[in-house]
Formats: sequence, structure tokens, C-alpha cells
Amino acid sequence: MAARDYNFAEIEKKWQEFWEANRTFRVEEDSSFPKEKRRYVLDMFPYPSGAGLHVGHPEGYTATDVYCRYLRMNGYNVLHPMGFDSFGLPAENYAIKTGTHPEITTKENISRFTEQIKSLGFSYDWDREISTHTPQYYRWTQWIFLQLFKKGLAYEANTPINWCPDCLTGLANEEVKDGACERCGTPVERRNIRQWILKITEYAEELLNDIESLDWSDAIKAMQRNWIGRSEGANVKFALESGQGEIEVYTTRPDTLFGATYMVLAPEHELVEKITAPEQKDAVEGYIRAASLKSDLERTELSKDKTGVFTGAYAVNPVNGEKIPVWISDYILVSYGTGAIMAVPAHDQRDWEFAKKFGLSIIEVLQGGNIEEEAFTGDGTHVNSGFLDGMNKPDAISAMIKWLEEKNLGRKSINYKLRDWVFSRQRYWGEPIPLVHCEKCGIVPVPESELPLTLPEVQSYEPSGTGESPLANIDSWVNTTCPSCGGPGKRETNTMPQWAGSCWYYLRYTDPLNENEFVSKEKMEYWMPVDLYVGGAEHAVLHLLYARFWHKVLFDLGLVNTVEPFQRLVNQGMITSFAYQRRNKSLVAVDAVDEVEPDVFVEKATGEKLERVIAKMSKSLKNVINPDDIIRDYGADSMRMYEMFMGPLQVSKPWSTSGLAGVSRFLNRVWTVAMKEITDEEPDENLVKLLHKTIKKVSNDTRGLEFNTAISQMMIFINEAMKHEKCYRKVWEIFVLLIAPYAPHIGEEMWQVLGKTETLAYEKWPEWIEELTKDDEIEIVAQINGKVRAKEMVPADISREEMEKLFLELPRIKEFTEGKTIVKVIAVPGKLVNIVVK
RNA sequence: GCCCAGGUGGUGGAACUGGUAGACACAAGGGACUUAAAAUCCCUUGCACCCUGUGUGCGUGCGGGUUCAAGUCCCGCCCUGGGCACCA
Repeated sequence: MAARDYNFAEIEKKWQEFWEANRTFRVEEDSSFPKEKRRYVLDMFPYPSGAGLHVGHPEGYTATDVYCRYLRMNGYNVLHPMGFDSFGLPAENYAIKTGTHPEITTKENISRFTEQIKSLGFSYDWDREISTHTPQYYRWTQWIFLQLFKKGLAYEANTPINWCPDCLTGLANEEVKDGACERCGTPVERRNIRQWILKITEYAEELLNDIESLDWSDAIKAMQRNWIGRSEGANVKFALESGQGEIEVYTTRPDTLFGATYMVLAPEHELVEKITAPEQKDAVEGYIRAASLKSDLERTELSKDKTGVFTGAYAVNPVNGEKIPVWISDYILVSYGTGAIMAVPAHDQRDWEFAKKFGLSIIEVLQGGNIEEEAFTGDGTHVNSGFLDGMNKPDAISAMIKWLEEKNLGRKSINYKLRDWVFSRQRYWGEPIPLVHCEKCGIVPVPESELPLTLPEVQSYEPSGTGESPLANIDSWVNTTCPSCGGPGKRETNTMPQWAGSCWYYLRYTDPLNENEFVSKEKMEYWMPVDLYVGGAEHAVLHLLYARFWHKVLFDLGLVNTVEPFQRLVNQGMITSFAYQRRNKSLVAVDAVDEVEPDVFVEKATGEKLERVIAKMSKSLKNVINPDDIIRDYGADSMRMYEMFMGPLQVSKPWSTSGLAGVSRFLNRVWTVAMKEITDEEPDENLVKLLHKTIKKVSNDTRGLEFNTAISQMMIFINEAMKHEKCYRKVWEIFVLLIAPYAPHIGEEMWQVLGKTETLAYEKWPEWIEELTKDDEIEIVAQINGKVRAKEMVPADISREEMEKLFLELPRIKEFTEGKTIVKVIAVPGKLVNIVVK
């Protein structure tokens, strides 16, 4: 074949068409692969937004693609699917604005995404593509919901929830960040709305314990642990002085019970009304009203200053019979523990602040701090504590729990910060919740045979904003017959949150077309669990916690074979961009910046010197990189390789177009070598050795997802191969296979240039010969007192003794040892000789 | 405040279980080719100093420590990013 230029556009189009036409990457449940030769490698599927793919998407997708191609060449049967998380607010909001049905927008966006994803040459099995908004898919989302419902894990409640006034829908706890809606940033309000709620708290203990068994980053594991927030303590009952009952509190410090000098109830606590003394009634009611108007943000962040009101009631401390006042304050949350606390101001900073402000007494029961200045929360010796005196903290905690249990005044108790999952949304574009409200029978599930319960057509997508979804206005849809008694019934009009579809999509990929079951047991068991899951860290507690919860429920129902869905999780880092910052820390758009000399940047308009910093890509800074442009100008292979070369997969790193150009130059050099005269002559030994080192490094690094260093090694190899006039078939056939997972289009093309007629996707991965990765001669350094003073090439197999002898006699070393005493000589074969002199 | 990452040249980043810090690339400078430029190829490039050489000193956020030897291990700080935040 005559030499030609590297025409990536032509090559990439050719091979993408080839893979598609030949369904090269279609995968089947072939039983001839033993379990250990199967791998399920999954990308977090995207929400098909109108903005199209951004450079962050290809990073994770390329990483898994390289890995999957490597696995296939190593004889694995690999499940590697892609699909779309296609229910969601943007399409619905667009529908409200334009009247276009969300389904139409969603379809368009999906086809744009598909085209973009395919233009990167990923080896997905497209026959398994799924979209969560299709009735064929959400039929089974609804089915799984019904299984949860039947198991008693879904309940209806009228409780105050987080309401986003901009999205006009309720939100789960996990969707609120710093008191604002995670999606749009609007501060959330508290609102009483009828909700469907999933009892995720029932699985708190399992969700927490099983984290340990997962191969996930410590960061994500810690986030999930913190979110679940388990604490151990005791519930203690305090009798009311009036004899009208008791207040139960939760405390992690039962050992400090002798120091409890007052109690606090959450303003919403049910006892408040009952116990408030007539003379305090006005004050208490005023406080409750004020507290109810505060947003979560105001109740926490903005008001660290303690507020509260005395109820006029007193309780009796069960350990010493002391009469203590009962207050209410909004620093106590009704939703945690029992919504009431015993306050121990000497040993809890919040109680201490409250006591100082309202002049309540502070009694030290544990020595070791200075309670005049702040609460002491450390360990120490108990004092003023009757039978606990002299004990340390852990002993006193157990002793007190034992005492309380014996006297029937309290018991050991465990609490979680995790709250149940608010599961309904008052919007249109989601899975309808398949339940019917019947006056006679109550809440009745839609029979499974009638699923999917499809979304009706509506005139207006506008949410009512009153807590009812647009579905509530479609009488013909809402009014139905009760599946149980046949009488009149009304359909549930809430829809499911966006997270529902992604809670089980990884299961559906194993059997995407099944019309009889959500998945067949055999196919599911063939692949599960997911061996490697790659995606952004932004789903640390949302999707990843919800999916684990559903999976555990499915496990308990005998529907899946593993306790956890995602065995190994890797979070790719964000791709950021350079930005330019003024002295006052404000940022300047890139097109308003001049580089006047190397690394000196000024703002065009003002001439102010700017500092180059790293920032998230944003439209306003004009530093957003569009993958389509990159593929057009440099090709998909360059894009793929550059994203893998930038740095470790897990860390965030800034995009640099000149860095990309460097990788592109590398691929051009690869092509140059491929176009040299191919010879069957024996390559020289050095090239062969370098090749074997390269096989070893690329194999190990690809397996360990350390793609950046694998690529460096390939660059080293090419720099050497360029020096040779001819292309040695023996080494080149191997190198082409090594680079193919990274740059598959050029890989296939070069394979064809070598005269091959089949795709290399299933060629056997090259093996290295250990012997050939070792050099005959190695450089050894001589150190004097730890400082490098000489370097010498020596045979690789030189003995320790020979090394010592050789270096001690080196003239250069003698300069340093002359007239000194040699205290010690340390020789490390293959590394160095260190001579300690005095 | 608590939890989790992480601080290495002008830049992105390498460095196996403690053993030559700075691989590979970008940027920069110099050279070759060219009428010229682009492209390509070659060379130099951590900082400082001098007696310019197998030269000396310094150098992986800061201060200590262990060790023949520390980017790597230990103790105490500082800073950056992410998460949580009145959870009793």
C-alpha cells in the first residue's frame, strides 16, 4: 500500500460504520465463558439534555471503553451497554415554555446524544440500549414500585417536606444542598403536602454495614456513612412534674444524666400544647408560629444564635429526682430521635450556649475541661454522678444504660440521620405511580397485568403549584374503577422522581427486551453484579444510595442474586478549564484576555495583569470545550487519547488544547511509522526489548486504569520506532494491538494495512517475555552520605560484593573517602551503593 | 466545627513494597529543512552559584523526627478542593 496521510475523518467514519454493520460489539450470554471470564462494565447513563455531550462525558466513557476493549482481547465476555435517563425536568420545563411534548424533545435529544457518543467509537452493545421514559421500560419501574408497596415499604403521608418554589415540586432530603434546591439553587420551603414516601430507613443498617464490602473510594464511602449517620445512645423517660405523662428523649450521653439541668422540645413536638402552662401560652404559641415560618436555611445556617421559650412545665430527672424546666427551641429537630432532649450544658456545646443565654444552671459531671469557658465533651472521670462517680465515659455509658433498663426508665437506642425517601413529584414527566384511591378499599395497586400505566396526553404541562401534578386535571384519566371492588376510584396523580428509573437500569441491560419479566433470572445472574461502575462523584449519595436500597429490597424478594449492585466504583474527576482572574478574584472571559508574553496575561480592555487559575467550564467564561469541534479538528482517537493522557482518571484536571495537539502529533507519528516500508526482517534487539517493556507497562497500567502512564510508554516506544527506517512487522503487529483499545479507529486501519482482514477487537492481547523487559546493563549510583556522587553502568547481574568493590575503587569516589573513615557501606543490587564516611 | 481527598519545575503530570526526584507531554529557547512561512525533524530546559565539570549548594506546602537513605514512614501545623453541618 502506498503511503498516505493520516486522514482521521475518513478512517473513523469507515470503522464506525464497519462496527455498526457487523455488530462487532454485540454480546450474548454464552455459557462457554466461565463466570470468572465475564465482566460487566457500566457507565452512568446520561440525562439527554438539550445542550448535548460535554467533554466530561467522554472521559468516563473512554476509560470504560479502553478497559472493555482490553478485556475482550484478553478473552472476557464483556457486557458494556449504554442508554438514557430520560425522564426529567428540563424537557418538561421546555414543554411548558413551548408546548412541545417532552417526549418529542427527549427523542430528539437522545438521537443527538447517540450520534455524538457513536462519533467517539465506543464499543457499546447498542442492541441493549434503553431509555427510562419508554413505556416498555417504565412498565417495570412501576412493577418494582408495586413490589415495594406490597412489602409495606411505600406509604402515603401528609408531612412537611422540602418544596422547591421554582421547580414547583417536593424534593427528597438528598436533593437539598445548603438549604437550596440542588437542581436550580432556589431556597427550599417547608410545605405540608400529601406524599408517597419509601421506607429507606428500614434498610439503614444494611446500607451502612455493606459499605465496607464495596470497592469504592473512601471519599464516597465516607459520604454515604455520614449521610446515614448512625449513632448509638439511649432513650430515657422523664416524668412530668404535674404527673400528666412523660417526655422521652434520645441521648448519646446517658452517662451525663446527673448533669441534665433542663429539657428542650422541638417546637413541633406533640406534647408542647399539652404541657404549656397558661401564663406561658402566648409566648410559646408565638415562638411556634415564628419557627414554622422560618425556612430550613434560616433555622440552621443563619441563626446559630440560640432562641427558645420556657413552657412553664417541669420534668423530673429520673436519676436524682431534681425538678428541671422544660423549654422549646428550634435547635431541636422534631424529625430526629424523639424530637426532645435532656440538656447537659456542661458537656454539650449547644446546650451550653443555650444555658448561658437563658441563665440555666450548668453542673459539671465529668472532669477534664473548663466549663466556665465551654462545654467539655472529652473523656474524664465522672463526679457529682452518684453511682457513676470515678468511672470513665464508656464505662459510665454502659453502667447508666444498664441502670435505666433495670429500672424500666430507658433503653439502649440507635438513631440515624437518614430520613425516609420522599418519592413523589408533583410534575408530569415521570412514571405515574400505579395506585388507585378507592373510598371503599383504600389504596389499591393497579394489577400488574395492566402495566404500564401510561402517561395521558395533557393540554398544559404547567404544574398547578398547589401540590398537585398536571395529571390531576385530566378527569378522564384520574377517574377510573377500583381494581378491587369495581367501584369508582381515582388514580394517584403524583409521578415518581427522576431517580426511580436509574435505580434498576443496570439490571435491565442484562435482558433489555424481556416483555414477561423485569429481567430473566438466568440472564441477570449471568452478568451481575456490575464489576466496574464509572461515573461522576455528584451522585455519591443520591443515585448510588437509592439504587443500593432498591437492590437490597429486590434481593430480599429473591429477585436478584447479590446484596450489592456495584462491586467496584470509580469516580472520574471533572474536566475543568483555565480561566483568568483579576486581583479582586473576579474572573475574565477567555476572549477578553491577551497573552502578552509567555505566561503573562492581561485583560484586553484595562491592561490589568491577570492570574491564570483553574475553574469549572462555564458559558460565561467562554471556556467550554465542545467535543464535536475537537473531533472535527483532531479526530475521535486524539480526543480519546488526550482525555486519557491528561492525568489520573479519578482526579479533576484542566483542559488544554495544546496538550491535545501534542497527543494528536503523537498519533501522526504512529501513522508515519505505520506507513514505512513493512519488513519481515528481524528487528534490532533494543527495539524488541523496548517493545516488551511496553507490552508489560501497557498491560499492567490498562488493567489498573492508569491510562496516562500507559500512553507515556507508548510514546516512548514510538519515539524510538521513528528512528528506524523500516517498520518491523514483528514488533509493529504487537504495538498496533496495544494501542487499539485507546485509539481503535487508527488501530483497525493499521491492522488492515498489515494485511489483516478481520477486526482486531477480539485478537489475542500480546504477552511480554519477562526476560526481554530486563536490561543487560543498568546504571548504578554511588552515594557518599546519601548524596549522589557518581554514576556507572554495570552488568545487571552484578553481585553486592562486586558493586561495593567497584565503587570503592572509583577515583571519583576516592576523592571523597580520602582521609576519612568509612563507617558503613550499603549496597542495594540494581539500585545504588551508599558509603557512609566520617 | 467534623469527615474525605490533595499540595512535586513556567504548565499537565511521572516516581514499584523508603533507594538516581522531575518519565511522558505542553510551553519556551536554539538549530536543520524552506525564497519565506506553516508543518516536520534535532538539541537545550528544576533553581542558584562558580574555579564550566564524572562541579558545588538548594529543592516535592511549612516545622520537627525515624533511617545509611524520606516526595514516600511518624508527630505537629498551614493551605486548596469536595462533602456534611444545631442530628442531641
